[in-house]
Amino acid sequence: MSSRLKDVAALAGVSVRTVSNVVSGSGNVAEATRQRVQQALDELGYRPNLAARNLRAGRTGLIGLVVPELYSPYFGELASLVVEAAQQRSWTVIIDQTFGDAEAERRLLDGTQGRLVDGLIISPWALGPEEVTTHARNAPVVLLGERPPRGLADRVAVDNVAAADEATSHLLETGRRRIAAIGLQPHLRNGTADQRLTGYRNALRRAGAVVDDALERPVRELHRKDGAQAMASLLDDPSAAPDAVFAFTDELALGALHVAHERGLRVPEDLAVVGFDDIEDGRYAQPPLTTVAPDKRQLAERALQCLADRIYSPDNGVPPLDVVVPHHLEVRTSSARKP
Amino acid sequence: MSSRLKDVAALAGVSVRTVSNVVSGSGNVAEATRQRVQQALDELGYRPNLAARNLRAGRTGLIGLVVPELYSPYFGELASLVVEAAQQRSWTVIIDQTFGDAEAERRLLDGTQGRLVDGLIISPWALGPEEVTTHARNAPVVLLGERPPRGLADRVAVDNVAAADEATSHLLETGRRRIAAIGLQPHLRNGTADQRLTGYRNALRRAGAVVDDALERPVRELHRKDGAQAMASLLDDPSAAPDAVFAFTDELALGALHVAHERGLRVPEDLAVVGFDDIEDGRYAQPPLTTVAPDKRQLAERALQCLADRIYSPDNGVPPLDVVVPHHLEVRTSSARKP
DNA sequence: GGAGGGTATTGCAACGTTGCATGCAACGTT
DNA sequence: AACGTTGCATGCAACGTTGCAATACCCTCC
Repeated sequence: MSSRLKDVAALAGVSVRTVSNVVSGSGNVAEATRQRVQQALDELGYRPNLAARNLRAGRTGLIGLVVPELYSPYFGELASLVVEAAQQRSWTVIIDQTFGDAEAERRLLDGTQGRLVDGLIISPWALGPEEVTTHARNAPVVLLGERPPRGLADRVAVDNVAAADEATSHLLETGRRRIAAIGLQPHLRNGTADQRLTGYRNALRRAGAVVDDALERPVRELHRKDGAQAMASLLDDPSAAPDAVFAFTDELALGALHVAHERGLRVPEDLAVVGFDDIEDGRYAQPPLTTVAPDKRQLAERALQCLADRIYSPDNGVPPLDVVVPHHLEVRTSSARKP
Repeated sequence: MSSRLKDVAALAGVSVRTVSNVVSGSGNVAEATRQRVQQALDELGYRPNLAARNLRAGRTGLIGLVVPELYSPYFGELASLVVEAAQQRSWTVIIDQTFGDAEAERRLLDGTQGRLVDGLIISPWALGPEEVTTHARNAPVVLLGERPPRGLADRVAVDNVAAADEATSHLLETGRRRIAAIGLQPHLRNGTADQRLTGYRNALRRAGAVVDDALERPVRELHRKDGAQAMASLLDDPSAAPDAVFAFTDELALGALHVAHERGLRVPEDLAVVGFDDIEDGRYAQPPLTTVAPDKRQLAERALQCLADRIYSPDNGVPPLDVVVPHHLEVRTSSARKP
């Protein structure tokens, strides 16, 4: 069924080595020979066996991308960009989903299943960064969107504190004072929510606005349903009475938007909403959603850059990098100035 | 840096073969030896080299999933399910994006880059099914959502004609007569849009309703922006004047919904909208979107089942299967009965 | 006590590829 | 004419793993 270098060599009447040279384009091969071999290659439909090549080379050309879930728009978009950027480096991406399960994250980092990938990009949820770096045994690891204790692993992310601060400040500037935060995740070791909460509080304090426990709402996951639940609980709580919501992800924001509509609240007149991630749905929401837009393309690109550096010069002693990727506030109708 | 069986064997004072037996759990190993070897394995943090294992076995345990794009919600959800189902079969998934490029689809099917995967699940856009099956040289292929000429390759999909018929009939039942179709793709070889168009026309004809060229709108791609454009052109065309829209994907429907809102049309009062795919966003749209819901989990599961059969019994002469996966119409507010 | 059967362990070879060293022939230079 | 150089082609070995077959050993049974 499948032909080896050996078969091609036999057909072309040359040695295996020569065929290999033709395939790889390396070494010296006479034009006449090259053509003869090429013809044999075409005739047999030769395709290199990558397992063999990888074994020989000690590299697989595969990198792993570990995300909590692929079906959510943010990670879908991100994965798409990583795959695209990896292609340009002739890498192939293996995508794993952990569904936020600590054991799954540990297993993938451990490489318990075996050494298959040359490097790993992971967006951890359940594991704290210390644990992530302890478990990364086999291959270089880049953390995506997580802040590890300095000096443990490369990391690529936006400045969550600053971004959350901007989003909240923007709401303050539009005249809102009781700004709720949706998206706290006290049960996760992942620190992203904490950072966004910090930025949110910073902005409120600086402006002398209300910092109120009743306005800060936890969620289990980051989907629309969680945002919807949080929004409902917020509206049901008389002590909350928000005039704006900063949701820590766009999906949460869209869930919140949904409930606001259901309850007959007008957005942005009665309630302003800002999200985070700039997923495509937000652009087409009713009304279009204001959001913090990380430069996702750069996020993917820089993560791969870090990985490439570690893979191609493993022991050059460069200390772990902390790459901050730019973001901007994408202002749309959902946070229009109060009339 | 990384330890081989050889290293473990040396440390434990046994042969390489015995270590291999311990790792794989096969063969006879005395309990005492097993423990000694296990200790050495742990101490050295042994991880099997999968390239070597794959070379030996002639299989890689990898399957390819080829989709046009990963960032669109439908394919994101689908990819998520495929990855999940593959894990249960101890397969790892490699995801490739073609962005609808014929050359990219051809290259991946050809395996020009080398034989890496044991099988391929492809959702073709640019290539017609004949070409798909001609180019599948290396590994078994399953077509996802495409109808190949009978007898060329396994295929897993919903019954697009029947589903489109149901969606259209539903709109007719709610009292609409001028039902537009958004999503024709005359420039693609992929036949999905054609099938949905057929179902749409069938339903109209059977009900004696209007079949009008002006109501059938092509799109370039299947994103919100394309749906928005098509909707705008529909509303700008006085000869169209639709009272309902059947969009061939939910994303198109969401784009159309967006434009309807912009133009001050009330949905569902002035215009009913039905989509196709049942992506999560549709559930949270304003108003929630009626849609044809394919059983995506089964789509993924059955595709893997086909692949498994071909991989594990390659030459058993079973003719290509045509697996039809169930769907249902998920009725939500966007197509509520006309008041 | 020797034959027979089972258990535990091992060595050899091969999967398909490429790095390295080497061989051979033809060429140009002194 | 002898020499070094270059271009082309080849053979050997190794990457780390596992299938197969062989070996060594111990125990049991007649």
